[in-house]
Amino acid sequence: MRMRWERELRAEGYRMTAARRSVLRALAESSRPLSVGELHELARGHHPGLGLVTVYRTLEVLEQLGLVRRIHGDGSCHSFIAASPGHRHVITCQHCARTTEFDGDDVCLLTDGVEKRTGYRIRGHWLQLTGICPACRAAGG
Amino acid sequence: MRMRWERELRAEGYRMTAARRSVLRALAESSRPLSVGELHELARGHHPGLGLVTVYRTLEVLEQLGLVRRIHGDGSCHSFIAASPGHRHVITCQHCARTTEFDGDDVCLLTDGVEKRTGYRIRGHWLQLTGICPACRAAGG
DNA sequence: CTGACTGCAAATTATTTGCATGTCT
DNA sequence: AGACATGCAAATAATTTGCAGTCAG
Repeated sequence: MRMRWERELRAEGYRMTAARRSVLRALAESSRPLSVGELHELARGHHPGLGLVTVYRTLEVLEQLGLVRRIHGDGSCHSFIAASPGHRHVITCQHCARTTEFDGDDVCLLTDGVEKRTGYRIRGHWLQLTGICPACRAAGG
Repeated sequence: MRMRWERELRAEGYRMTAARRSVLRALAESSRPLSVGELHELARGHHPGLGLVTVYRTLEVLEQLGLVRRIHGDGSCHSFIAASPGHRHVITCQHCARTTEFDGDDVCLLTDGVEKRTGYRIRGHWLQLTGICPACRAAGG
């Protein structure tokens, strides 16, 4: 994953710096969405001098390139998680926050009906699920 | 709609004040999601002395009671629109921001499949569509 | 070398809290 | 009357910007 990111960043003319690498690494290592602050904290573990501002700027680039996905929580939409390529959606565990991607192709089943009923031409969608992940279910969720 | 809101607020022990009425009215009159600032601006038209803080506090109450829905835009999730009762979703026009609710019952079609594929037990979902509304389509969207 | 990147401090913006006063019921 | 609600000002939190020094390519 980090390899792919590095390739894509370079392809767009961005440079690979120690700071960026630390952010990428922290993202790659997390299985749950991270707030900007958390990400800063974690990435600091790999690159102590890292500034908060750089995290903001790195996220901006990554989001632009679609390498990172913004996750909408209850009241906030300020958490990020690594994104794999293609159009996919995520499901987040209510207990442990583990977040998994799934294919979203069959959203069309829905949108077709909604187009007819509302008269809108549908151009995009945002779908996010919450639930209990397999591990937490086993543990008695 | 304002009638229903007033009833529900009273039922929960909240009082009807001029300030609240102005916020409710502004929400009721808008067909597109409003940011806190916009809402303040508009509600001021009905109640000039209205303070921004009161808008925040009113929204908090309304959201709690499910009378208002938080809309997630591109980078922000800080816009609000009146919500009708029941579990519904919204579709927003990319041109004029007009926002319409639609029934979300058939989301189950999706979630069933995802449960099987991911192993998660699905407990909740959050779906938002974007597109072109009938009026904008007619105008050549 | 050179331009992109970084980190700091400061500026800006968004949101929350404390409190004296006003006003629904 | 009494509790809840309001608005102001001040406190916090979140995000952006300006800039001089640093580093990747």
